[in-house]
Amino acid sequence: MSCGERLAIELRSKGYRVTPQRAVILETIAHKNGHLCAQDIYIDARRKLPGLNLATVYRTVEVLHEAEMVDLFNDGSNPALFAMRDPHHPHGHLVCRQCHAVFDIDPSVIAHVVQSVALEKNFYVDPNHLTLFGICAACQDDE
Amino acid sequence: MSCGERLAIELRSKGYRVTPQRAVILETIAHKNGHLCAQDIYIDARRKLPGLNLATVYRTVEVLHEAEMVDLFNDGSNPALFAMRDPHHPHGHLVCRQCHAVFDIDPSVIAHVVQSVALEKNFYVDPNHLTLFGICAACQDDE
DNA sequence: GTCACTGCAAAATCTTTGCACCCAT
DNA sequence: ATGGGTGCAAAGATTTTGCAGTGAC
Repeated sequence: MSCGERLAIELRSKGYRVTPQRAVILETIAHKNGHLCAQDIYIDARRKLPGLNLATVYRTVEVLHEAEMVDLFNDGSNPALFAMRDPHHPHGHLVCRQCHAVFDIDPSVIAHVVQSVALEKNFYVDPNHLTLFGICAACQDDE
Repeated sequence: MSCGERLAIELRSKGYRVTPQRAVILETIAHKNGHLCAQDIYIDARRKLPGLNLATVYRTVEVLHEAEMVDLFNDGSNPALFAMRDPHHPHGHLVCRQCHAVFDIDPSVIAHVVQSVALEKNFYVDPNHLTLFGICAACQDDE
């Protein structure tokens, strides 16, 4: 069974209809490890499904996010970005405000943040694609 | 000396020109403790400076952000929000993805995050208006 | 067969830009 | 006086919505 089929089955098992559009968009997001905006998904998915509409991409990612299969976030400027959620390997981003480079945050640091906020405020911080802004090492040296 | 004058002087001391528009916008953001979008600032500042243009608001907040006097961030959906930076009392936000309520993060938790990321990645996390997303206590109980 | 989903087109929302004039320095 | 700042208008970018037809279940 292919990766795309598995995802489609997961989506159906959560009570959502699986249309060709949803299957292709899901596969597109899953296939790219990176983080895509609606346009990126649209351009890529259209190659497999030429009639696809951009509005459908927006409606689909909203559904996939509701189904907790896709995370949506942004890197400090539009457009919004989308990526597969990987519950077994949550990760976070450090975005440099100067050079806009993106680095990964160590899972242990994320776990600690999640835990301390939970203890203090009883607020569950979503560890998936948690994003922090600041200045990277290289840009710090430049000043 | 009023608060607005002090801010204007600070802006000038950083090498930026202080125009009536900039002074009024600065005062507007400083006066409201909350977090405003460009429209909010525009509507409010226009009462003191009727000819003010929305494009000027956008250009001004960009300048004020460059001058490190105003933070810009978003609450997970557009539009972008702006708020005065208070270097002596950095604070963060917890935004509930379900009910969209916003809670404050304790400065000690922020300090810890800043420190652990600095140690691990040599990346300086900006402690001002650091924003995390998740599910608040009330919404957790609802499920 | 039913009802959710889609394509299309249009609009709504948010933000940026070019240009001529103005004003803080 | 000069160069940066502003208003205006227009465009650009992103996202949402109404509606009629289609297809997953």
